[in-house]
Amino acid sequence: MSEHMLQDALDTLKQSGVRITPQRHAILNYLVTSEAHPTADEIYKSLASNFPNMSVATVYNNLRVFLSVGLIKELTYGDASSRFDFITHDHYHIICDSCGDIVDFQYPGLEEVEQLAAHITGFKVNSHRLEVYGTCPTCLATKENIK
Amino acid sequence: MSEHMLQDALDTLKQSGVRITPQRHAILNYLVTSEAHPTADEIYKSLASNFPNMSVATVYNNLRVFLSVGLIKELTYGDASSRFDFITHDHYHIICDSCGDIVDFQYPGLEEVEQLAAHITGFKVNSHRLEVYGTCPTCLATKENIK
DNA sequence: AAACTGATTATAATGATTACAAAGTAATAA
DNA sequence: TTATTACTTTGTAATCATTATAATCAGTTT
Repeated sequence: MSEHMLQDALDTLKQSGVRITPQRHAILNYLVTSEAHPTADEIYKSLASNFPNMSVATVYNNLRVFLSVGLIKELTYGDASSRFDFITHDHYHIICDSCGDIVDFQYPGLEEVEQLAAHITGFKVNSHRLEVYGTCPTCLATKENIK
Repeated sequence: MSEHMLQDALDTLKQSGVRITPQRHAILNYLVTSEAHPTADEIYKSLASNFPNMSVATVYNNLRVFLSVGLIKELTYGDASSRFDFITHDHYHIICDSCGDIVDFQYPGLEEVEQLAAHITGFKVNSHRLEVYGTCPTCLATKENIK
């Protein structure tokens, strides 16, 4: 399952004329198999055992490559560092205000909003970003226990 | 009009037990009257003539105060610095990929999405964030001229 | 094999944001 | 009014993510 996704991603890279290095393979693989939404540093640290000589710059460079090819998405928040998400199906994120956990959920695309925005503002719309914030079940439970 | 909004904001601060200093007054006023969505540094520079001794830290400190009281919103993107937006009515932003310009537009709240997300994930939902990306009319015109 | 292009590495630089300590200012109590 | 207290601002140093740069390396093409 995830092997197929990885293979697809590698094919996309090849078609875009991007050389597939061991580092790129490893970073992509990490993004595909990771359930979480890792930061550049998390990726760097996780691969350190297999690639002791890999530089942080390599991680950033390649994340930018993957971004430009459209394989991954960058998630930004005010405080922390950017997180990166391998793009599979169209899905959105819900983020816990309390512990920062990010969970995926599906929702039919919001073309309606895009169209309205285009109409009102005169922009040519490319994409949109939607995130929901709240408290995750775990934190909810903890809070109740404290009370 | 904007004076009324400023007054409301000052009242809210008072009710929250936050002292109203000249610096806070000025920063709030700048946020209310500004059509744009300024960065902390822009606010700092714009007020430098009236407050030659004001520290950047003061701007950041007070933006955090305003955030916690719920008077303003923080907008974050991958590359640049955070931008801050005085909260008036519920509105969303459309951002130009090419020049970074941010334009407001109204849209009925997406409670539907929030409810669905809550149902699927078990989160207690607080809020959401929606942004649309595209190319603004000005940049569109420029591109066509270049072609 | 030589030359070329692109990738990685190591490290320095940048830039936004935060932390911290000292000094200032308003509010409150004695 | 004076003393005390709590909150603010200021200035500067520190932090941390990200980017730039130059040197080295690897794969590909001629």
